[in-house]
Amino acid sequence: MSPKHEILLIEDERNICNFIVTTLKSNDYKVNYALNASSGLSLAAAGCPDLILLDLGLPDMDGIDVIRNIRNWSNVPIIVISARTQEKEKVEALDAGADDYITKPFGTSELMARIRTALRRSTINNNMLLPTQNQYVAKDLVIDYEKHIITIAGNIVHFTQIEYKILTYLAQNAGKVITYDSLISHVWGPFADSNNRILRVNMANIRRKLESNPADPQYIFTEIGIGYRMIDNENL
Amino acid sequence: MSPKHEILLIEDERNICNFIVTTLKSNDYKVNYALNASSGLSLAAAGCPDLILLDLGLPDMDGIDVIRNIRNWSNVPIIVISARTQEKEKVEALDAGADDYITKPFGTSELMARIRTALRRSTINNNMLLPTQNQYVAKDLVIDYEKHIITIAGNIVHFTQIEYKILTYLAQNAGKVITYDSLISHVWGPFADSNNRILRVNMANIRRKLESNPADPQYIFTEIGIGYRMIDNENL
DNA sequence: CGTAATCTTGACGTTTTTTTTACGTTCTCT
DNA sequence: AGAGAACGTAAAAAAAACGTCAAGATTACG
Repeated sequence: MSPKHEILLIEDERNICNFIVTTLKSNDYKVNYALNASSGLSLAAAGCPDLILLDLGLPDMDGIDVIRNIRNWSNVPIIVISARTQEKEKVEALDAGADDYITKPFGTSELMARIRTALRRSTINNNMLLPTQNQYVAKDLVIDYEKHIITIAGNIVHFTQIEYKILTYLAQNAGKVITYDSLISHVWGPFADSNNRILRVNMANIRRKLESNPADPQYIFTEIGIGYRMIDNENL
Repeated sequence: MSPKHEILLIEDERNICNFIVTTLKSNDYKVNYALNASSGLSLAAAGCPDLILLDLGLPDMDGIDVIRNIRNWSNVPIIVISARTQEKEKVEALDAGADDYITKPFGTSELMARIRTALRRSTINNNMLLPTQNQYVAKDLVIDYEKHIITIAGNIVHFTQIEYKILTYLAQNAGKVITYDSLISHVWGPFADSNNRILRVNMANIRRKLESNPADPQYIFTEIGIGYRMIDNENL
């Protein structure tokens, strides 16, 4: 179950470079490295790595420009390596599109943790963004976003406009608690009264159509004082 | 793979000072020391150490003021060294921004463990500020800050608003002692009654849901007279 | 123009949470 | 060992949050 992700390291200091390459290899990553920015960019374009570790203090090019260059054609996660004296550059790097940063000197465990996190985030995004989910399925409920149709156990059930908005917003964030406020501002706009009475009435109506026993919901759960949570989509 | 972190010790008793310096050096730390508060502050500013060990009973300045002074310009972890008779000062020190405390007399292994923990936390925090950690994981417990969901051994467990606030605050400061006062003012606001009766009731309820044996907690420990401490996040 | 559907508001009973109260247990220090 | 403080726990009281019903207001549409 080893990841075998491919990592590209762009680092000009020989010692640090060797250290990181060794660490990564012993953690079962495939590693490539470049000792300056220009060859790093070539390798990035050629190899399509799963993650890039980039030192900001390269001799031949400004690190920020390297990030911008990469971001022109790829969303590969970039973790920036910076010295303690480069506080300002760190912020610029993140603004330019870096995903995370790590400050020299750093420990191996910290480095590995950051890499794991970045990779996890990116694989999730890759799988979520491209084949956009156009259906929500859970138990007897199917929401077809394209056709704008909701069926329960095969039967088409009609929901009003507002009910549909609430339902789809919860469905598209299935498994997540959605606060009353965010739900209200999503449905009624940002200037709506943040009192949730209307929401309560609508939720009662939704549940009357959706749940066989509204008092013991199977699809939408109340997190008292916070908001609502819909059960996870079974399609994922 | 030795860290080579730099530690500053501020301690007026010669014997203890020598003992600690020797211990730290033999554990591969770079050590600096001061025998009074004012020279300690100068060294702290000049040397930018990775961690400060501060005795509370200094002759020339109140230890609390030393902490406040440092916290004005640095987040360097501070571990306070206190005598058993300085219970009140310990709490004040933690509220003033100290990260942990150790009571004289102490053993080397205890000291080293606390230093390791504090250093690890600080390097992580330094780098994590922007891309915030979105999960806490320890043993069977997972707190998903984004989804606002807590699972124990895979099962979703419901916590009330207040319980959730307490739990997440402790989790986000995992490994660190959180005083009753700071916990209360974080949950109930700065003007809340600083009596911790309500906190005790809530903690009992949290533990009933969280711990298999609430009388022998695995996740949240009581530091009698001071506050609570949650076990370290395993994700970092 | 009128009817039906939808949306909003107010009222009220129920459930859940929060706080208070009370008391037993553990810990600390003399 | 024992007194006093700190802590944990249970149960009751108070407060808040939620779900539901019904009536009024608005909109959609024939």
